[in-house]
Amino acid sequence: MKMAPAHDVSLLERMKSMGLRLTGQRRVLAELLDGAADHLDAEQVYQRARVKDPSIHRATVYRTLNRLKKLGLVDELDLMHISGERHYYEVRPRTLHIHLVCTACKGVDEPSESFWDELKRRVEQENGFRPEVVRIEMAGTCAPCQRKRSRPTVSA
Amino acid sequence: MKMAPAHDVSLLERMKSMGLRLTGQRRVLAELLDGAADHLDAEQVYQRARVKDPSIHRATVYRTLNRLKKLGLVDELDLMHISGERHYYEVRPRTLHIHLVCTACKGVDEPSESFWDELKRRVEQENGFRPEVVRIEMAGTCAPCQRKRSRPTVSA
DNA sequence: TTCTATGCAAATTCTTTGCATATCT
DNA sequence: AGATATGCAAAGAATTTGCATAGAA
Repeated sequence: MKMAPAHDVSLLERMKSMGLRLTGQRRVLAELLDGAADHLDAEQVYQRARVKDPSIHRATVYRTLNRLKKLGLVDELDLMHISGERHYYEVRPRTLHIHLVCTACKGVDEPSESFWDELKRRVEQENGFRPEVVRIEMAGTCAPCQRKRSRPTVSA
Repeated sequence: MKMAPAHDVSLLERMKSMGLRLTGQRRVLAELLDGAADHLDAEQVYQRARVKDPSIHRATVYRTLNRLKKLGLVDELDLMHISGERHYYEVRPRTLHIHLVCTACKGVDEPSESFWDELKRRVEQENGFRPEVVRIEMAGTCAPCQRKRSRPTVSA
């Protein structure tokens, strides 16, 4: 359930190289997003940021996330609205990755995936579409939950 | 840019068979969603429904969409927030389909895709995850926009 | 210094909810 | 009849914006 580091270059570095002004708040947010072990929604980002910088404001979080989103440094996900109605943010991964959202336990797994090249090539050939970002979300049942279900239910 | 009919059975039929009460409003909404040539957000659904039944209320649209969503008859999409911040609805397709969202023209295409079986099998084998719904969204540049870009720009 | 980001608070936008009435089965 | 859906209006969330000030380049 962990996430691979999205990049060898830190988000902060990437922000810098894109000419973004590196304020204290942005440093906090960048570090936080880069190191997040799971997907965070705006409110969670705000709450975590507040620990490091109590003066940070929600509006700043929203403005920064939007900025990073527009620059393509961060993606906004809905995870198929299976684990809730919220929107989650993650540092844009260097390559395709797949989200496996379990409808039972709401867990999100991210297996490594080697399909990327072929999928991309095919879409390019067959549809003339040149993909830059790919998101695959699959909802279903993860292995542990499958086992739980097949076992006779212990009623509470 | 058209969408293939999602099912041989109409959405209305499916609602009926799931024991949903078929009110006038729901008939309007079902027909509308089933026949939509593109992805609609809640407000668009409401506006179109209003043409057929001026008395229909926004709250009913939201309640119905939520109902259908929970029953798995309809999916809520964000299309990677590339064509806007809104949430779009579509009748759940019988099989995998891919959304190709062009970052230039904001158009959404849906090519047919034969990858489904293999992708599903691999995720099942390699991750023990049993997929029930798959969503693939690719952002990039569609063929016409690629041509436009490679052509010398005519400045306005 | 100059330009941009931030905090704050108010304003928007989107969505949900309580309740009385209407409607479906 | 009995259960559920609807309209309406008001409440709630989530997100954005104007403005004066603080801070980065």
